[in-house]
Amino acid sequence: MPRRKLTRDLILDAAVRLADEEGIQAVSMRRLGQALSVEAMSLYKHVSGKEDILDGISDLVMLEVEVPARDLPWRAALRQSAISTHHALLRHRWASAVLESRHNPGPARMRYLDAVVCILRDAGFSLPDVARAFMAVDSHVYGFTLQVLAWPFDLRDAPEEATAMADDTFGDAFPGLRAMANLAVSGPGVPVEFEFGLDLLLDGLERRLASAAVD
Amino acid sequence: MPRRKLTRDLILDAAVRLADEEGIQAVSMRRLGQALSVEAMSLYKHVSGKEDILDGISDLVMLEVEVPARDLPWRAALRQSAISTHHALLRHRWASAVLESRHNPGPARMRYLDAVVCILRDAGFSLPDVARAFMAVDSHVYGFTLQVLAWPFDLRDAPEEATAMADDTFGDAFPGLRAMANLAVSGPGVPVEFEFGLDLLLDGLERRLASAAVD
DNA sequence: CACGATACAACTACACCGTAAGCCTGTCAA
DNA sequence: TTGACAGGCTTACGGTGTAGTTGTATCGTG
Repeated sequence: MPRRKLTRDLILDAAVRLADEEGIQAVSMRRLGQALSVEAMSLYKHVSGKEDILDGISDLVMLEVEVPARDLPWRAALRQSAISTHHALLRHRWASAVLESRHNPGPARMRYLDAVVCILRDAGFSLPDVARAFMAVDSHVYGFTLQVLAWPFDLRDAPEEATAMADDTFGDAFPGLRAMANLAVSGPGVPVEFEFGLDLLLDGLERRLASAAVD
Repeated sequence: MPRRKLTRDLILDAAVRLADEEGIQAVSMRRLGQALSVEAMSLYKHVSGKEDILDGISDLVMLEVEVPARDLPWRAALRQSAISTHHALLRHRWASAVLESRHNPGPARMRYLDAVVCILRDAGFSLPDVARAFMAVDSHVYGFTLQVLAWPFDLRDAPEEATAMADDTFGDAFPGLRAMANLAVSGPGVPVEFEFGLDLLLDGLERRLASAAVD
């Protein structure tokens, strides 16, 4: 019987799988140990505690996002990496909430942040503008993803739920919301593309860069 | 000795105060009962459970944001209400995380959403564009606020912490981040204004509305 | 004023959580 | 063979949310 079974990586992988399948609230030390056929306390030999596990799985998710390519034009690089982050966060529905609760970024996130900063500096943005641009784009990534994940139903394939909501929840008291819900029903889904707000931001940044270059 | 002490409103007020003062993790049924000089289980006569309390206090926070004024131009109304939401979320540092974990919006949030939708429709946006615009702006509000709150130190008055971070945490491995941290030290604070990204979005929406009106 | 109805706080108990401390055992080098 | 030790196991403590039950203060009515 092999004794060397448990490693930190095995634990983190199991935690990610468990969170993906049953939600982040299912990731408890006992439940995790059970998934690894091990007692909860055994995990502590490889991991300093639950916080450590949360740090670890957040960073695993950040490892999935493509670091913006430095040879692309800044706009394309930023756009691609923002979309990549969005998709990674959608793949792991628990990740945005966990990431925002970590007060110190892990190595994968740092690598990503550093790459973005370098790209924007190379593009000609002033340092203060780099900070502003980064915050604006990243706010969109996290804010948009969180909102989409908070929706009570999947808008892609639940027109009947939207109908019910339009009629029941919104009475005549909320005409605007009712109209929106009906739109969701009529069309092929509410057109809330991630890229819409992203391109609004990138347009604005491009314009700002152009006008600053003139000075 | 008066018997009628507890009401739902009293409980929610106490919960908000407790969360403001000691953080959202301090809001447990026992701790909350203690704050109200009552046993934990007594709360269940006025509240259906902890989820109900979280719903309640989220909505109390949303009640603090100014509903966008319908007589203002759409841009000013949207800008004002976004800033108002940002400030409400900063006043209650726990609120953004709790709000994003609620799957069904409360009445105060509904009133707010409805007002935004009406304003955008009246301004001439198509229904799909109303959805897009709203998502973009709200994503910025929540995303930005969450990011600011997740920072490990208060950027307004902690240059020495930024220095330490610039030297220690970021070695030579992260030149971009190091530059950013040094910027934070040199200046009067990192210039990450909430309004920067917001105005980028509003500019883009204004332009889109203008070009659509031409058609 | 008296008394039954009712409302509501308190209590007990249960199943979970994270983790500190100590034990026990399989593995491997000497 | 023996000893050290890495690493999984057990127990225990103090916390969590809450279901179910019990006791009691207050109020409406006769």
